[in-house]
Amino acid sequence: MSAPVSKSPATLHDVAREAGVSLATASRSLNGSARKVNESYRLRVVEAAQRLGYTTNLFAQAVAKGSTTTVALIVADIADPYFSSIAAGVIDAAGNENLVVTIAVTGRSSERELDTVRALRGQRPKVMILAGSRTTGSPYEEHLRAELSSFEDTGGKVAFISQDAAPFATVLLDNRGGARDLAIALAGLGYRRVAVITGPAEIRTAEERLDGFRTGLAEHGIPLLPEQIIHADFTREGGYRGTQELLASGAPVDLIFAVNDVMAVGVVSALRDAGVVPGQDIGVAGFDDIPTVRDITPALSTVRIPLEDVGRHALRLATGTATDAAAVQQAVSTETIIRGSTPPRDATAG
Amino acid sequence: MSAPVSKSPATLHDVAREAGVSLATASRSLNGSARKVNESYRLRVVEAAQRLGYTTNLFAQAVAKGSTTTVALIVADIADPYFSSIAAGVIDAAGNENLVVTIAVTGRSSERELDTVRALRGQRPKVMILAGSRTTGSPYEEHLRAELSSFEDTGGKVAFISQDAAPFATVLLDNRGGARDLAIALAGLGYRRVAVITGPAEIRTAEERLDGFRTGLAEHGIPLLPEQIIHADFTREGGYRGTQELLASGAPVDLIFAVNDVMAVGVVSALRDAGVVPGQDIGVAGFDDIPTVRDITPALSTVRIPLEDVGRHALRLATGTATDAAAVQQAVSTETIIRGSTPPRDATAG
DNA sequence: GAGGCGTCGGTAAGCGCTTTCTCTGCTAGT
DNA sequence: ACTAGCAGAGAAAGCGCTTACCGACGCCTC
Repeated sequence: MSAPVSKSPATLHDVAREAGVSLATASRSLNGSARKVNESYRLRVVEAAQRLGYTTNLFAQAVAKGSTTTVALIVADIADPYFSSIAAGVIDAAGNENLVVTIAVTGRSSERELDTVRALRGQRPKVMILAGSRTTGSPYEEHLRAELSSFEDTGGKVAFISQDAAPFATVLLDNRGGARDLAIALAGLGYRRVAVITGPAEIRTAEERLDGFRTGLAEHGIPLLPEQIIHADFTREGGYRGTQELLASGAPVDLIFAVNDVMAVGVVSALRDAGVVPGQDIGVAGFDDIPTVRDITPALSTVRIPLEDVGRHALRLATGTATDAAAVQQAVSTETIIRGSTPPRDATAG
Repeated sequence: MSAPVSKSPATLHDVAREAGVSLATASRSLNGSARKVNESYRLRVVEAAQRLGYTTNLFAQAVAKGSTTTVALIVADIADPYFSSIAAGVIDAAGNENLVVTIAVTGRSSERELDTVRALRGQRPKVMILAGSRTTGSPYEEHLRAELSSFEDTGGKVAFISQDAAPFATVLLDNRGGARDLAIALAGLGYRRVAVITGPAEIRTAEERLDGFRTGLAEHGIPLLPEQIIHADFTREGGYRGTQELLASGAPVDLIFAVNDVMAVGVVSALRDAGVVPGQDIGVAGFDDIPTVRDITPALSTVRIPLEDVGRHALRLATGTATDAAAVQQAVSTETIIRGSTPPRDATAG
């Protein structure tokens, strides 16, 4: 109860002195060790620690042990529900293994991603989890891999989320398959004149989803022409503006697929602002199943990714606590969710 | 370019040897120091470091310096947009000061909050930011304060977000004033039969908002009777169930105020599921202005809190980089936002 | 009953850094 | 020309912790 009003935290040394034992004994009693300590000693130490309000200095411990309990998570934008859900999963799983999670944000810039990785290496984390989509053709991508390889060479573990990033462990999202299934389901509902609002061409997640969607449509003989594809930012604003662009083009459309939910939310908003009733006039579908989309009107059809699980998987994969310990990849399956934004369409349309 | 394939990261020692200088010189050249180093030496060191892929071991540095560059942020649920927006602000501001943010989650349990604080002390963070609402009457609250006081006694800084938590620095949210203004605005729109769905009674944020709302109504002579107040979880589900309960009671209502947006989203959903048209039949308002609420239908009236700014303020307050350096409190102002969920009501109602 | 062995405290040598202090080699002042 | 003074490199003592290693002690075995 009495606050020890020293000017710096109690050290193990203080505890040892207070308990009248050696430093080694104190260390062994407080911070798990293979060696046994006489119960009466242990008790004395624990009580002394209690009394002094001692908490192990994790940094010093890390230095001495040469290994840390830190997990570094790198996301594009923590306020984006996609990433915050993943983060929740990572943090949850980390808690189970007594790991501390530090989060860094890249703002979707490959350059900052690289800088971030470099900076985070200074923390000597046990694991680094990269949650953002991979990009193609970025000059930084190669440096990033080099940096990460060197990180693994020096004892770290890396896990990616989304695209296969061999030789690194990856939680694979079935972007292609999910989008394909969605396309098939939507075609089955009668949609024929389809437009896609996708992200920047170098974002692989966007490309894969677009590609899968195209494949699914093709199975129903529905073409997807270049002019029906609009590239925009991977954000709500991107979806909004892409939709404006689409509407302005005057192309006849009965369905807009946005490659992620955040964009789809922008689509719905843009449609409504343009006096088009989403769902009724034009169907809208997204991808990810972020929590928001069941609450907007109409509720969005989408492809469900169990985001929190993805985060958990990523951590387990990296720490080797995955069910299949040797696995270096783990695919999570997706599920098509049809909601009000894509009601059945009269098949005679188009 | 050539990856150093040692089994553990290069140390400063390695760099010094490679550059042919002493450890001290290497340290001084790489990690800022008051002392000057001959430019030619500095260059040699920097190049050697480059060649070896050296990055400072931040932990070791922290141990040696006796101070860290870590900020610990404690939130109830990182997947909740309220907290993830705040987190984004904290991370942003931290980046500017070269601080690393680690995030821990309490799941709204006071007990876990206390445990978390204890555990995080092991990281000897420079700053701890507690973002969750304070509670009243929790036996843990007192222990928490003791723990935090002792943390400050040993050189740490603490910042709270929401309620005044003297003697700790606090970013004050004007819950009462914001709710009052909202009530006045809504009364002005003609709402008269009001129900409130609030959180558990011990959550101070919920109580303050309820109280402020009541005050605002009173100014228009509108009463708020106990049976018009429903307590529920501070989550979307809580809002949903609270609304069901309200509807089941058969009380005549033209407006539901949920004390936060997440709950309000649940309210809207519950209304719709019950065949009531939100906005048209019953107005709905929330509090926080999380990004989601402008995208749901109808867009929610709410009280805007600049959440990212709140995060930034909290960090600056704690690090002493706030505009007013000596400040220990910073109030952020709120703004009433009226959207489609509360259209003007015929004043003859009720 | 002596040697072997297993326990378990304590001593001290690190871990990778920073920082004080020492010491050398200058420049500059008289 | 000689010393005071200063700059700046390097040696070494930490920071708070872990963990070989050492040695005292008690127990078992033959």
